[in-house]
Amino acid sequence: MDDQARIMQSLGGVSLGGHSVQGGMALPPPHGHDGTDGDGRKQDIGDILHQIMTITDQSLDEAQAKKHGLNCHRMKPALFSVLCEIKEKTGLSIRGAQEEDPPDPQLMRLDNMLLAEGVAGPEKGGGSAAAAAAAAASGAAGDNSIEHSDYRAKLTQIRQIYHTELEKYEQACNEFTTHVMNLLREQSRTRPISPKEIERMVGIIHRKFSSIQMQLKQSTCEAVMILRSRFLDARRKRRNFSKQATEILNEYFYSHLSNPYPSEEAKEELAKKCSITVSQVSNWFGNKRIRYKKNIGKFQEEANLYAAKTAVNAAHAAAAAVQSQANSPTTPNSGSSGSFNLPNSGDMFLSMQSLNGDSYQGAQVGANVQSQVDTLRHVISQTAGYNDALRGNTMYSPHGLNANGGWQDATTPSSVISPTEGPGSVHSDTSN
DNA sequence: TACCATGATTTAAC
DNA sequence: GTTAAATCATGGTA
Repeated sequence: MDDQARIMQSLGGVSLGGHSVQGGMALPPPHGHDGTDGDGRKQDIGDILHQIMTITDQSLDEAQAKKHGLNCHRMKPALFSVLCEIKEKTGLSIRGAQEEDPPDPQLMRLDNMLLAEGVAGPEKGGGSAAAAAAAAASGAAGDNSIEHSDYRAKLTQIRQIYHTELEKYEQACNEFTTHVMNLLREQSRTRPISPKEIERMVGIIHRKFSSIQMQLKQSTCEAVMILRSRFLDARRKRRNFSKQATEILNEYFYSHLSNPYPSEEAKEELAKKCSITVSQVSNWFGNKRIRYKKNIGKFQEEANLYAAKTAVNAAHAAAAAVQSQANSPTTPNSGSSGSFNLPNSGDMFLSMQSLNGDSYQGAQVGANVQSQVDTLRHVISQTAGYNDALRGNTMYSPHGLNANGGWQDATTPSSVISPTEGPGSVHSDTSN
């Protein structure tokens, strides 16, 4: 009622005399008057306004009847126009300034991000590009296929939820807008509501809904960020390799100590044997090389241990070969049964040299290792291949790290396919 | 909880 | 693209 009262007040200054009102509106002469009786016209309008003011105090039937009477009143259109104009010029003009809002930069950022992540916009594999980029950053795109597909699946889920919610919001917005428009149109028959105002109201509703939409976009972005960070964090998750895998890698490393650079084929073979990826093999060798070089002394015992292991394998291989020759003198040596057939690789002799008490890259060999050596010598001396093997030692020069900290034999193959290497053996890198 | 071992990542050089 | 080197981050253990 306050609004109405204000309008009434403002209308107090409106003179309908001379068929003109504030704002230059021309009105027809009121019914029953000849257009010269100004007091009479004022009284007429006052009556109408009074009726409007008191309409809510009456019963519904009375009010309906009154409403109908007012609607049919010949002054109604003119009064309605005046009220609309005044309303336009007062309250709404203040709000008018806010109408032409520039696009919200935050909303634009959110939109761009959702588009980049493949959540918004046309479906293109559920953000596989983003996942692929993340996977590529790990240096093992192919190895992350499980995480990759998991990421995609989760992103697709987010995308679906986002679109469902967006649809709901749009539907709700349209429904509400239509409802309000109908209501306002209906009310515009009794209240001073211009089409412009209805339009404005629709704009307000849309703005309200778009703020809800922004919240949806924001939470979707957050969900994507969380998913992304989890996915990326997962790449850093570390599991120690199995003991067996570490042994296999160490065996290869120490048996190729002069040139511990496995070829692609060797890496693949090692990866298969260790149930790890080729990238992990590369990582492992990279770490091993640098850590070995940094602290040879620390790794000496380990080196000796694996050298001893290798020697035992050699002994077994040699014994098997002798046995085989004894059984079938015409059969050539067909190779050892060891997994990598490492025993005859050149580095074994390097290891043996050190085990024999010679300097091994400056490190000292412990007494326990010496006893191992004695045992091994005994074992090996019982094989026919031992002397040949030792004679073969002349083929090798000292390997390992040079004065510059590089691997001495890093540019040449550390080993060649030995006579004992079988078809399943792993060859060392020949490209370095 | 501190410390060490170790797998993964990053950066720069080649 | 591979590697060395540095660094990060986590797992395992005393």
